[in-house]
Amino acid sequence: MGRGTGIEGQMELISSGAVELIPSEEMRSKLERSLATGEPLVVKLGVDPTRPDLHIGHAVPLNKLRHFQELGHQIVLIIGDFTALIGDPSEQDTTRPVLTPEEVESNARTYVEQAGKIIDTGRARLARNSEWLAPLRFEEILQLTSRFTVARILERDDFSRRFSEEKPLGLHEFLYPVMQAYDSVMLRADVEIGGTDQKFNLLAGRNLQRAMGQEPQVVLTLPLLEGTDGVQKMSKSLGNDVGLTDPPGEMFGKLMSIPDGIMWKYFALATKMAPGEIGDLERSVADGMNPRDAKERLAREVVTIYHGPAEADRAADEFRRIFSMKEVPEDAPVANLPASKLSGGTIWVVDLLQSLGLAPSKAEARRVIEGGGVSIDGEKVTDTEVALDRSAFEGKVVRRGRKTFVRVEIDSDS
RNA sequence: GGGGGAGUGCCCGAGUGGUUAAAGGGGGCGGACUGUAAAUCCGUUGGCGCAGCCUACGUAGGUUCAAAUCCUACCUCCCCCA
Repeated sequence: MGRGTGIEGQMELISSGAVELIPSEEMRSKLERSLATGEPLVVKLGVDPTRPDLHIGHAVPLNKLRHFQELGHQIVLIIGDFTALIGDPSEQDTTRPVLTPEEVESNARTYVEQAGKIIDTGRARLARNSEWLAPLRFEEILQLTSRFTVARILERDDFSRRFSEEKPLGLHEFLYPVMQAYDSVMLRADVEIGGTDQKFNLLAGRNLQRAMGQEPQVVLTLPLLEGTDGVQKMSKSLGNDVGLTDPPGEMFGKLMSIPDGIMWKYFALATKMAPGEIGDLERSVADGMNPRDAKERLAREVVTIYHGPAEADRAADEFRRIFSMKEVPEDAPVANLPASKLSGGTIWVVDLLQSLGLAPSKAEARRVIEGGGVSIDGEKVTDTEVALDRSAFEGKVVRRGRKTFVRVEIDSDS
């Protein structure tokens, strides 16, 4: 690809997977101008460095950023370090600890590192919004805020909802859209990308730019990716996420477990495949191809992004062996059992499961055994009372349920 | 500032003195079936080496042989009035 791509081609790639492009005519005219002058567009994505655990949902806007990069435009990743130090209003969770600058720093590094697997961070511009937000004087803040009206701010869905529900709504929270908008002004952004939940903030950027005499940015919103349950928004706390740093096997497995119906959304938002290619695959499935095979392709594509093709192949093979042929996995994660847990060279099964982290409590361990969910090297454990000799499990694979297994090593120290 | 209502297990929600670790549903977990999909069915769902004991119905006290259920104070949320 590159700068040679025509306007229509650019528009097609840019709008693929997007929910809204506001307004698309402006997108087109900006592209035309860029093509004529050779001046790349400035495309902005703001990221929130408040959490270290990134998942493939966070990667969705990065993929869109990559499209712009492929088209030769200047992409900018804004690390919202200033914002993070204060807290984000769209996160309505209960009190959460205020992050220290060190934590924000470390999260930001993680983010950029992970982002590097999707975009070319070498060619991207990285900036922190504390650069221009921290030095603002109160007087300047007043000037900025005077560009917004309360009525307008209250248009934001979650604000108006919280207001009408009489939930607390801090005055400072009104300033987040302002800050984000100011980022766009400082960058003279042509385009800003974000999830549909960011629409208001993105539009605030347009308004502030216009108020300050700049050409307003185009706003591009992307769908929020549901988690592996296919229903709720992906999030670590709901346990339905596919983490960017998940080991290949786990990542592969999680992707194979998503409902068929949501597979195409994953293809569009979480892989680097071209829209046309995805369409072909979807037609094949409609014509009778086993959806399972399409999903395997999905899992491979995603694992390849984060771990490379060799690991993706390995994960696919392992997956087939374990789940299709029901063999004992080869590369099960190792769990250490402290030797002190053994008495007379044996250990109670229930205790073993708990010690290996396969059950949070002894009661749970019993239940799972009674339910027929535990096996050692493929042999089902049925008795909850047996004391096992170390030879019965040392170096072997203990499995709990279909998806969880560990290889036992006995840890001699202590 | 005044008046009224509500806080139950991961979530929703029954329960108004004992037989309640607490109905029912959702979700989770385990099993069957399968493609680690969907749908369906079955089991299970506080902890403890567990025929027993401990913890639990907003928080802290109190009444009682006995409390999620009654009383007091406090906290939080909701509704009406100012």
